[in-house]
Amino acid sequence: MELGLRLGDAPEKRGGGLGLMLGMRLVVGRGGRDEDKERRVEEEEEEETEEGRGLAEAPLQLSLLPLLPVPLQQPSSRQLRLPWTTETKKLDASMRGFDMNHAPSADEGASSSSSPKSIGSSFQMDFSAQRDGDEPGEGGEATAVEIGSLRVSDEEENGMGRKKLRLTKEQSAFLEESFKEHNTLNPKQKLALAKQLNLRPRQVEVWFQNRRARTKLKQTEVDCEYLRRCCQTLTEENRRLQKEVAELRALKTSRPFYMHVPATTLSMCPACERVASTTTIPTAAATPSADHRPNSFAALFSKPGALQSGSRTAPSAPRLPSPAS
DNA sequence: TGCTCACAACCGCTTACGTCA
DNA sequence: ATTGACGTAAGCGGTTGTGAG
Repeated sequence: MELGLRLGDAPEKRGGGLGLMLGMRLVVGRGGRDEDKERRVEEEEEEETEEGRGLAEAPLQLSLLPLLPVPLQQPSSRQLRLPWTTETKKLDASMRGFDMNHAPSADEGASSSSSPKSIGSSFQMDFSAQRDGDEPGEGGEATAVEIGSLRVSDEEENGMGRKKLRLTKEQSAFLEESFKEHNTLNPKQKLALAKQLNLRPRQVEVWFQNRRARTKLKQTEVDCEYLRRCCQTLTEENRRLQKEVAELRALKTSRPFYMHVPATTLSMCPACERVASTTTIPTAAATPSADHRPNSFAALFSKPGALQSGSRTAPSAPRLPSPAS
């Protein structure tokens, strides 16, 4: 049995005003490893917030690049910014339903649609969960909160059930932008993001983990496709070479004339470093041999744009032995 | 200096749930 | 209305790196 404090999940207004809206709930359970971590982080977060409103009012100064612009599609789009950047941005706010952590309220319309004075804090408002009767001291009866299309009871929230909480498109887009900047987060970034999006740090962490997994999966698919095509091309190449070998063998058995070619007429092919005859050889031997094509394997793997896709800068091309060896 | 332990961060696999055709 | 496929948030166990004793 373990007691722990959780912040952020059932937000309450702290410090008043627009600023930080952190929730607090009591967790009674076995407290898994990750939850331990989360709790520690969140306790740390609480310390930070207690001591002078750390992150919310003094955005982290981390050396991250400015954000790429995202097309604005809805007039109601909210202005978002990464906690560690100064550049604001607007993201699509169309979205199915609403913020899962955000029950629409009268204030919200005002804060999100107008009032340019509070760009930084309006985001906090927008992603703040405003849940009915969820504040401490409001009775404590099992209330339910509207989470997008999903309705989750307090009981479920406290770990009694496993309700899936889908992130809103706004949250996902914001996380996505963050991921573009850095695909891993340090604790401060995690906290800042969590605060910004009004998510638990653990949720941010999980999102990044899953996102990395998705990236990796996609890259694996790309690599697979790349290797498949390489295999295909090599198979064809091999078939051609086998055919040439067969033809040359046939030629050799029928007319082993080149055995009598004077040594002075032989020269080294610079491409494959094999001895080649300068004598005009009729039929098959006269055709440009694959051996004398300038490094066909290298050409294969250096084909411009060959299977180069995805987010990776360069595909992990297999190192093949040189054809000369 | 090497060893052990605790801890944090991450990953891979999996489950559970929401969405959509 | 039902169902199966798919996407994804989250849980869990294992691995690895690091610092303290």
